[in-house]
Amino acid sequence: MDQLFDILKKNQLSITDSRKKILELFLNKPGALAHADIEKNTGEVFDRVTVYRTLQTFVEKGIIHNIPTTDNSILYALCKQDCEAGHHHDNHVHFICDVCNNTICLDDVTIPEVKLPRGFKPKHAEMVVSGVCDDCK
Amino acid sequence: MDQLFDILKKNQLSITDSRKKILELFLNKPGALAHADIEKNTGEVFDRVTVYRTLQTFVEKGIIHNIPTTDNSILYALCKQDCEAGHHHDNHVHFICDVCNNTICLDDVTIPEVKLPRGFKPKHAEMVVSGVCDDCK
DNA sequence: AATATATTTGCAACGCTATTGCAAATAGTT
DNA sequence: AACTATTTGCAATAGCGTTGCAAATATATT
Repeated sequence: MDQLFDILKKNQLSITDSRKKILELFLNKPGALAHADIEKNTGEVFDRVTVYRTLQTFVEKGIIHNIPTTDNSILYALCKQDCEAGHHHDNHVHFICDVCNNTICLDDVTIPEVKLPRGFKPKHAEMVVSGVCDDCK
Repeated sequence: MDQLFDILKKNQLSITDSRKKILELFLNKPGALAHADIEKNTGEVFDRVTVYRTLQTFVEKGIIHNIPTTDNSILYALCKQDCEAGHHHDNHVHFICDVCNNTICLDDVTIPEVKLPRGFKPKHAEMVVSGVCDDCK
């Protein structure tokens, strides 16, 4: 279980209870976590503010990335590929299950290139597919 | 300019000042509008609540759809293809310009199909590409 | 055109989410 | 063990979005 320490050390973050606990949540769940999920699992131990700040530093360091949503909530997921600080390259498709409402990172499904109209220069792409996941069907 | 009336009539919505004004905003701007944008252009005329409710009914009726974002804001854009109430088929790519920060519907760029892992059944897909748009380069 | 009915609007209040400053607590360093 | 830097928790604050209800407006009816 030093994967946890490794990740924090590698990113020059001091080892604190909240960071350990929150990072553990991500390591144990393959899918994405909504902010509410995280708070539900830590809210009685840590302050809300701490959760916000921890997630913020994780994103800045490139440990987690956030997933675009249509409702105005924020989803976070572990960056499987090594992301540098500030430079995420999470070019995989995200899947939201309409039944269980979980969001899953399809790490093996790469976002396809698309031909854009003349003059448009792409830099980054996000793709979210919704439907029914493997567990629910 | 009865396109405006047509749209409202077709969706069995009564013609009111706020609906006319907000729908006009969408018709005049090809790209997407953030909630903040809309409120900025109407805030002094209509109440905040009215803006929320108007957008809500427009989405329900299938006049506009919302675009997923990574920050927790909501972007709305006109449905170019005819969408039925509740059933949006806005299967085109959205482009967010990093420079001017506008979001543009690339109506001619269709979201490509992707091969999902065994067991996953796709129903809907969203794709957002960011970079530099035609006007800014 | 005037009235009646249904819908929509604005106001006020509320709840929830997210952020900030600062002092206390904790982690890493010597 | 003591020092320094970082992190945490508390309190306060700001912003976003929603709800109930009465007033205003739109459509339907006569």
